Amino acid sequence: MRKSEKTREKILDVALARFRKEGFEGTTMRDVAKDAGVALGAAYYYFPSKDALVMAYYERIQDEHLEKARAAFAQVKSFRDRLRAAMHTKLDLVARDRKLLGAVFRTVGDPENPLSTFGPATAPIRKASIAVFEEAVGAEPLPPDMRKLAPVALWALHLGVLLYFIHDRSRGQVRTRKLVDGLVDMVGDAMGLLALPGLEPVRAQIGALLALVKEE
Amino acid sequence: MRKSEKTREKILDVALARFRKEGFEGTTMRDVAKDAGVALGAAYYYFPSKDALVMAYYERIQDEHLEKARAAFAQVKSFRDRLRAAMHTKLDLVARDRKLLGAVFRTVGDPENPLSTFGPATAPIRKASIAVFEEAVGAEPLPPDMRKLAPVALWALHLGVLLYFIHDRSRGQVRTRKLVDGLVDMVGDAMGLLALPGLEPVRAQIGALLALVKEE
DNA sequence: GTCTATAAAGGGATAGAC
DNA sequence: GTCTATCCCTTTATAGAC
Repeated sequence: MRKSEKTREKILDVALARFRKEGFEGTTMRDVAKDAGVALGAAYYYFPSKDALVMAYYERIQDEHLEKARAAFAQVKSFRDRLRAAMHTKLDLVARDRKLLGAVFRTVGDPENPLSTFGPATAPIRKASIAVFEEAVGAEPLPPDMRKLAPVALWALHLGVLLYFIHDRSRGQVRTRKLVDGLVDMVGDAMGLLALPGLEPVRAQIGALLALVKEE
Repeated sequence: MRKSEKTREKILDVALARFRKEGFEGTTMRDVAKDAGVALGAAYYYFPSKDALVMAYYERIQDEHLEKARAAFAQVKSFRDRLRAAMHTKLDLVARDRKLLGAVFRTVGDPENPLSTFGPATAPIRKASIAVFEEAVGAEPLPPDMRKLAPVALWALHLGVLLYFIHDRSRGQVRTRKLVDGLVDMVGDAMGLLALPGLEPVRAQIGALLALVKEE
């Protein structure tokens, strides 16, 4: 590992520690620089903005998620179980990061921001994030168009879960865990229902909708 | 109208004009004060923070939405048409405010922030916002528990639509309009399907889920 | 109660020296 | 790559005018 890489890691590590303890707003770049033992300018050399630190966090989480989810997928057989595992492993990963995670959503509504959650600059992270749900869908028998769209829909659902999670004040965020289990069953039921004969028009309708969302 | 109220309105008006043109980040409180012809302190006298200006905007929009939606509801008969009207009147209202609207979402992930979109301080606005969908549901025949929960679910859906709208770069945001029409049909279809006999367990499942979300 | 004028604390971001 | 100095902004505060 090159020295510059080490410095970068150090800055990110102390930043995340601060974010977890004091929250995003409660942490200053000056704090981060001081904790890392570098000058303010050095911190900005590695991370062009405070938001960039949050994105680096989310990138890191994403890599770990794909790994953990794959391990969990290997233990189960059904789509329902894989979806459940995908959601729960993610929650396990961010369990102690609720304050931090909130910062990821600060840019959802700002397309101008280069680091917007839905913007072009974050496309790679988003792609990796969606990949987990692609693997969860796996070889599930689905109409061909749904096969490409279902992962995006499930990823969007997972964003909603994270938002709920951030606001969930129940002990250990058990409510979010319950929500996940309920949602997984609902998705399973819905897929079963939609597979019923005679529902081609409804399926087509949903396919068109998802395609519209995905185009973007 | 008292003079103080006039000053407040003036400040809000010029602030919104700036936000629309330069975006939230691109506008400074100094700009706002100068445009309004008041001292910086006066701007803070009426609006304790820059965020407060955004919330005042959303409050204003909400009042207008209830009004416009009601007028539209009077023209139609079915639930589908009312839901469609609720969504489209909202989009009409914010049509030129995409930059501004994004700022409303800046706080979705921050429960600490007093002006968080889901926080206690914004409960009145949220309530008014949900009320529109209560009226859209109206006297629609529904299981009693669904009657209370459907409006919240539809309101959440509407937030998703707004998010899509903010990022929609199509001319006149026609894609969002299409999305709304598709969603309305999907919701209608789903409600029809769920009314089918033999689906009590599914209905109970969904009811439990929505209740979980609403508790919060 | 409504506002002006001014200052200053504190923080994000940047320029330019080394 | 790293640092210092600096800019500009939000927000708070204060003293006083009307």
